Amino acid sequence: MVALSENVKPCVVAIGGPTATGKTALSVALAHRFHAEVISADSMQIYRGLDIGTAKVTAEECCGIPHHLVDILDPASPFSVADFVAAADRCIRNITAADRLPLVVGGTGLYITSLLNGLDFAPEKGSQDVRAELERRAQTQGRESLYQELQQIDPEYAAMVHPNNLPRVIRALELYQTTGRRMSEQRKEARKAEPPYRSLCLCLGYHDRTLLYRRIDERVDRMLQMGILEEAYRVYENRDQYRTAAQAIGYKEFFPYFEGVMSLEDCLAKLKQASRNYAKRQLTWFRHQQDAVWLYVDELDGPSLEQRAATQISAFLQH
RNA sequence: GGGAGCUUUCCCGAGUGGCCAAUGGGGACAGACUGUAAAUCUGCUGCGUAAUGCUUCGGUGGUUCGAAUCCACCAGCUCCCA
Repeated sequence: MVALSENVKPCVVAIGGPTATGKTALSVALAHRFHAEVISADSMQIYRGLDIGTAKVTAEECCGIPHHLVDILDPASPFSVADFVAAADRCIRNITAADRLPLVVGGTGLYITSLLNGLDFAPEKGSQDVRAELERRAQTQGRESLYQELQQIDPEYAAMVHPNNLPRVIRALELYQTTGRRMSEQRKEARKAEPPYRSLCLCLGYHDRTLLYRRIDERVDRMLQMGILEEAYRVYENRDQYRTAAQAIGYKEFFPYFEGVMSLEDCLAKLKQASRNYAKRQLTWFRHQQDAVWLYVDELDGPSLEQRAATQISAFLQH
């Protein structure tokens, strides 16, 4: 019975890993090989007009491979994990129905994990008003007071959130106020869901981290040559509307330059630093992704990266 | 040639006789993460399993019960006068 339902599940291949490991190039090559379509799992590439800073696939790089969930939103529109899981699930069903392989590619670990585990998010949308009110309270009464309230209503979740992590505290309170449900309950219920897909998760990494960091630095230099400044300035001008985009690495680092309080050189250094720190965080995330198969970019002897990935995917599809 | 100042742990930078392995920040490393996630947050950082333990604050020597902190000389850097 289990086997039967397993057969019905769509197959999904995901490619994760930190920035600048070559996920894009690899995914296009693999897509050709396996008749796949790419679903982007990237919280920033979803927005139109953020191209250079997000290292978005260019038309040439695509080579005709369809890329879903890229350029589908105006930078002023909000977007969330829940939106992503819903949208990506739709893509997966369509692609599977068309007898092609869905290839989920991106660096947003939360998106990939949530999708592959089939997390059930609360059906209610977040409430902007409630959140704003909670933020105001944090300002006036201090974040401790919010945390104390969380301890009252949901001690279990409060125990796993650090009092300083205000956004998490606020979200938990918001959930309770808008739905009456506790975050600890929500987590348990969401996790109960059986994975909706048969999935293989490949993660790209480097044995030698300094190599990764060097690649990141070089890529930032390239972005500058490609004109990231203009893009960043557009984000800067619209930073009040572009709430998510304004916090993307690659834009906010230039704000001090636009304000005339920091040199371009210093901002560039900050940007490189932020990118490296981000890569580190991604590494931490994907390292704890269950069942991930790691492929090392700097493993030079033996079969090529693409070949190694292809071998994994073939084996996965055989079953 | 003469004078003044500086030299601290990976970096910046506090520390001016014991409470100093040495505030703080950055980096590095490790970690968390269920609706803004490229966000947000946490831990850790001389050696040692540990100890009233060992080795550190440019170098060498001294003063002192005790020095990163005081003195002398040496080296390097900065500045001022020639």
